Amino acid sequence: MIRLLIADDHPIVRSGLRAVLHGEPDFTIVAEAATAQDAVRKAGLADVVLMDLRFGDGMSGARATAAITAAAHGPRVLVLTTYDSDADILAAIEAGATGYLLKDAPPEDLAAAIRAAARGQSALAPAVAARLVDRTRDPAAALSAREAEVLGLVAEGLSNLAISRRLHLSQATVKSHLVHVYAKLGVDSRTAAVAAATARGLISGHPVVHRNV
Amino acid sequence: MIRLLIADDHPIVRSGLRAVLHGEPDFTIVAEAATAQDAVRKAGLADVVLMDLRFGDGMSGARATAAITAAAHGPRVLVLTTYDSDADILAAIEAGATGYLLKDAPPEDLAAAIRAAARGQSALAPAVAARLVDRTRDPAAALSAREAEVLGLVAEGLSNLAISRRLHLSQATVKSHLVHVYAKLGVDSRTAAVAAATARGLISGHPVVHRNV
DNA sequence: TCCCGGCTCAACCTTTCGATTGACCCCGCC
DNA sequence: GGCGGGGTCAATCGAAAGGTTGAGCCGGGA
Repeated sequence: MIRLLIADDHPIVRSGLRAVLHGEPDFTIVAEAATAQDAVRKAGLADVVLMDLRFGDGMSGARATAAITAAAHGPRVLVLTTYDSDADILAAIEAGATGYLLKDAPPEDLAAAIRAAARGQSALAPAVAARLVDRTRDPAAALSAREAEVLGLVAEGLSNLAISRRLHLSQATVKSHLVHVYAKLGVDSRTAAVAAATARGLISGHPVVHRNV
Repeated sequence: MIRLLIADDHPIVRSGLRAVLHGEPDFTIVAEAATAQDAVRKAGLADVVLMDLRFGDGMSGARATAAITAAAHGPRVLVLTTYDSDADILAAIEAGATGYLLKDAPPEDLAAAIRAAARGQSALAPAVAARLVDRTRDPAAALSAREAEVLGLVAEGLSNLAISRRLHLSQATVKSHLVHVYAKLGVDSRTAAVAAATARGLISGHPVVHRNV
């Protein structure tokens, strides 16, 4: 019997998972969590945690995943989310997720992935797996950590001068990084780079919590 | 008895909605649709359509909504989505949606909104309603159609020259629009404008279907 | 060991962008 | 009819960004 924890902030999704998994005789849902913090708290109860990546409030699913997998003998974490952006995928895998499934997966795949995760086997959605092999096959297209950091600040609207100050660099260095970024992305301006990076999911295109001014 | 059509590309969400709505005696789910096209086809069967805005494939929920509400004596459309960005909200309302609910809404609210929609009454999630009143209270902050159009192209990485050609304008006009955009958003560069607009959901921050190069 | 790649910086030049001023047309509203 | 706002365009100027060349440092892999 595989004990499951459902961590998702949407009641409808939790209901859907309950309904979909109810028919499987070897699954038992031992707890649900509507926040990432709650998921970390209840993780000990389960063998496999079904983890969403984005929660309405502060803590991200990736951080919760890291907290859960850091513990010895902790449960496996199967990420189950809507998004297949590179930034999300990498964050989840680095956080120690055992598998990564998209919410549009058919129920059979979900059950299979849960059983695989329970055995400690990695289970990746085909789209996610494709992204990863692309990345490893052509590492040249991947931005270095520093380049991604600079690009992230560009995406926030900072000028080169502001970025240089933020990172304690000279403007020359910032420009240098950006030249490399442009070359790797095949663009020739900062806004085009941001657009390309957002489209490819290289930067975490979003969690800006917006208050309506 | 209110006849419902569930239009969502995620099997899990459809299961969740079925489960949540099953307990309501005055609801009957007459059909489900996994694509926007399918939703348009089956719309005639229902009194109220629960419509997601983003589908995996081409057609958007907003366009499907427009197609459905364009028909005489068509069903009401209650948008039920994850996103509360201005661009999504406006697109749905302009398309003729009767209500707009977020997927993190509690099931009671969902049932209430469906009954309201069936009666032809508008039902808006509090967060969505707040966005709308903010917009009407301070129309100065809202971008004009042309300004939003220009900003959208800026977000795609086009230069002023490229934008002027795309819209059959002079560069001077493009600059003029951008000056107004910057003033309204309180920024002073194109990338900052894109960041601000994305954060506030003024531009449709994304459905770029990306193939991994 | 040497070489490569990432990270850092400098100087210089060209292009683009942003800011300002001023102008005209058209439409809807008072 | 006047007035305001949106949309269009022009000219100018300074600032920022982009492109190029060149160079030094450091760490890891061949």
